[in-house]
Amino acid sequence: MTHSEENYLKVIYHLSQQTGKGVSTNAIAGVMESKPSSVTDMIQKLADKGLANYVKYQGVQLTEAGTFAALMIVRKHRLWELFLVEKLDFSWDEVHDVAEQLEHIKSDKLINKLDEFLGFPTEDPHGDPIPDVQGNIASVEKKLLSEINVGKKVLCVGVKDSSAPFLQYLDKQQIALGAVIEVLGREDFDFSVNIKIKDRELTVSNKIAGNLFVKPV
Amino acid sequence: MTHSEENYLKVIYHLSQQTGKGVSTNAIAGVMESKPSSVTDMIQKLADKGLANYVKYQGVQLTEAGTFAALMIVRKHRLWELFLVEKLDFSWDEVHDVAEQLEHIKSDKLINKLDEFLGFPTEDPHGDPIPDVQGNIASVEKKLLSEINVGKKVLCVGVKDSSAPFLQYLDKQQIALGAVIEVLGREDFDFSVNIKIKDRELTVSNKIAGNLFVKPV
DNA sequence: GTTAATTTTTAGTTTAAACTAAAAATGATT
DNA sequence: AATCATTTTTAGTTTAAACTAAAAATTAAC
Repeated sequence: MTHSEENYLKVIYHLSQQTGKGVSTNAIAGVMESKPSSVTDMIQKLADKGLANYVKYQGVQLTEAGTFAALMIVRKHRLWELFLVEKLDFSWDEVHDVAEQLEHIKSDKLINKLDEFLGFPTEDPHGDPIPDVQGNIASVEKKLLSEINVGKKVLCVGVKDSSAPFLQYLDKQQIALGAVIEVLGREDFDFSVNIKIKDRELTVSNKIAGNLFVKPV
Repeated sequence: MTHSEENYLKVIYHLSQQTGKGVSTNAIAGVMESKPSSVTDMIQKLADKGLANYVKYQGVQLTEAGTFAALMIVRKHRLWELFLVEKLDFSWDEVHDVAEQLEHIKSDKLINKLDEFLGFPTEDPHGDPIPDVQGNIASVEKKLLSEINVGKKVLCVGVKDSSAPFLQYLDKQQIALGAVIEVLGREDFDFSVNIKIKDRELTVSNKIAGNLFVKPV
């Protein structure tokens, strides 16, 4: 399995956690900051390998084998993040890029020994559950954008208020499902939130942030 | 810098440690188990990047920048090997493949924190010196094949006896500079050594082994 | 229920890193 | 010094993963 295949599996896994149904080509391209045509190529390849079910124009879903593979990557990512924070004294905002690299190291022995070294933890530094060696994982609650700590990067996964005016607002601000939002800051005065989305910075009110479901990336 | 470029730098560094002069295309291809034409491609690329000096038909030498880059890869490799043995309870023969992957993780902070976590060690589990953050490294003594422990893999780097009969023997057995030799076993009776070289197994006498300089891979 | 907009796919191109096969340069032998 | 063997390079091919541009299918709008 290549690094690229693993990255796709992970992204499809995360996106399908929320939507439930098949994941769209565009959503994947959005998260991976790549082009839809590249995504089509790869999901066809994953389908050929039996890791995903794919019907043209109807998105992808991971097979059991694909889901397990994705869970093992999530497991590695989160164990490495915890290692970096607990043992090497990294701060929580520094771990992601390094863990993105470490998650691709291929060695069952390594990851299981690391798991043991860390005392078989169940949560990573961001509070996300760590899958065990069999792929069992505690279910995660989605959170509201208003509850996310400054500095964190999250995935936009749903809305609490699904009224037209709210959805139109999101549309206008180009805040879409599957978009990555980085929380840059929060005003003490009115709890409005300063965010970065697709390299644009903008401020949303506490009311907006309180109606947007997000999930750690 | 790509994984492949890093692998080439490391191999050229190790080979040039002994030969002193420019490293031959064939020697590199031998160690990397690839083809000379592939090597030519890559060393031209390294030369273009200012990491190596290369004159057609006369081998490569690393520049100062190339040597430093190579030392940083060796540093990472050896620190990870020590981590695996000391902290994760790996045995010495299990660490190499995993360290080969870990050495390519890009993060200065990571490797320096790991160095600190391990207590700024000066030697890896095989007794090889670990370069410090500035690229300083203690010089290594080359060893005789007769002194190498069973199971170890070494690089053929020189001869003690350079007489014609000995060199002819090495030639006939296809034992060349830059070849990788795995020590499979040693007879208690006459201390002859069973080795594996390029997927061939053969036995060499203690006298032969006592005249062949090798270096840990 | 057509037309328009969006999404997705297809077809063909690019880059990195390997390869094979053939040509060129070097070094060794007589 | 000329030939032969070896080493090295060149030229062209392959594969994976991205891309662009254009075509096709789906979804939305009127």
